[in-house]
Amino acid sequence: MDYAAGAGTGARPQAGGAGGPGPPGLQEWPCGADEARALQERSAPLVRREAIDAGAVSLVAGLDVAYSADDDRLAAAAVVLAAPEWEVVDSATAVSRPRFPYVPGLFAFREAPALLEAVAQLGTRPDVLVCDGFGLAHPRRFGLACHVGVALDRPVLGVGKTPFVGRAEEPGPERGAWSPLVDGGEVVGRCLRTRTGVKPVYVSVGHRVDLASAAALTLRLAPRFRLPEPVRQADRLCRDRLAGV
DNA sequence: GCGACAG
DNA sequence: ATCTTGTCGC
Repeated sequence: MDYAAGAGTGARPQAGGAGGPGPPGLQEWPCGADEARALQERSAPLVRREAIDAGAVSLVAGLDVAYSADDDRLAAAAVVLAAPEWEVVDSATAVSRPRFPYVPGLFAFREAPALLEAVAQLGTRPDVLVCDGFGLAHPRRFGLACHVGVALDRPVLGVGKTPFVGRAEEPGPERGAWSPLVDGGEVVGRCLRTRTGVKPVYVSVGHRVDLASAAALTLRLAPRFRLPEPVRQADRLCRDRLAGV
């Protein structure tokens, strides 16, 4: 589960595991922004779109990260929910320090290591994982959800709260209404209304799902609130973890 | 060149 | 992301 295609092009493999410079399972780790962007460009072709039956999905993990206000700690959470009521059946957290500065477009290098660490600690194997962020709706078509999906080689989708790249027309006011998110002439995601009369969310493919499946599942995961339930639960858990709760 | 820019 | 409580509306 390399991040990059063509390992052996000169980048030096890093030791994974807790305390290591890179996240578990990564063969390469960028030293700077330019190297990180190059890594994303090389990795983008690894993303696969696969149709899944959103109605048949029974275990979904939500992933999110929270940052400490007073020190440089960061907490990642992975929470697994079960259909049809989406009750929490498993969860794990990982606390660490950011291994990369925040740069729009390079978000994954900050959050993915801790998220993968949390996922690795789960005692459950979710059918699909949902990231708080984007997948293909990214300048280089390799956002956080793609990083996580390719690293795990599991179905992952991203749900963002604000648009990052692309443009979408305002969807109809009803829950379920949507419009394509278009960037550079291609559809990179979907603007989806999960609650009638409430600001829409932005869904995109991370890995091993297709856009229609990702949107259908997102709608099913958000029967009552704007954000999918797994993401809400993960958001709450990582925040509590930092607060010492 | 300038502004915008996931969390 | 985080600094930040209550309040208005459905």
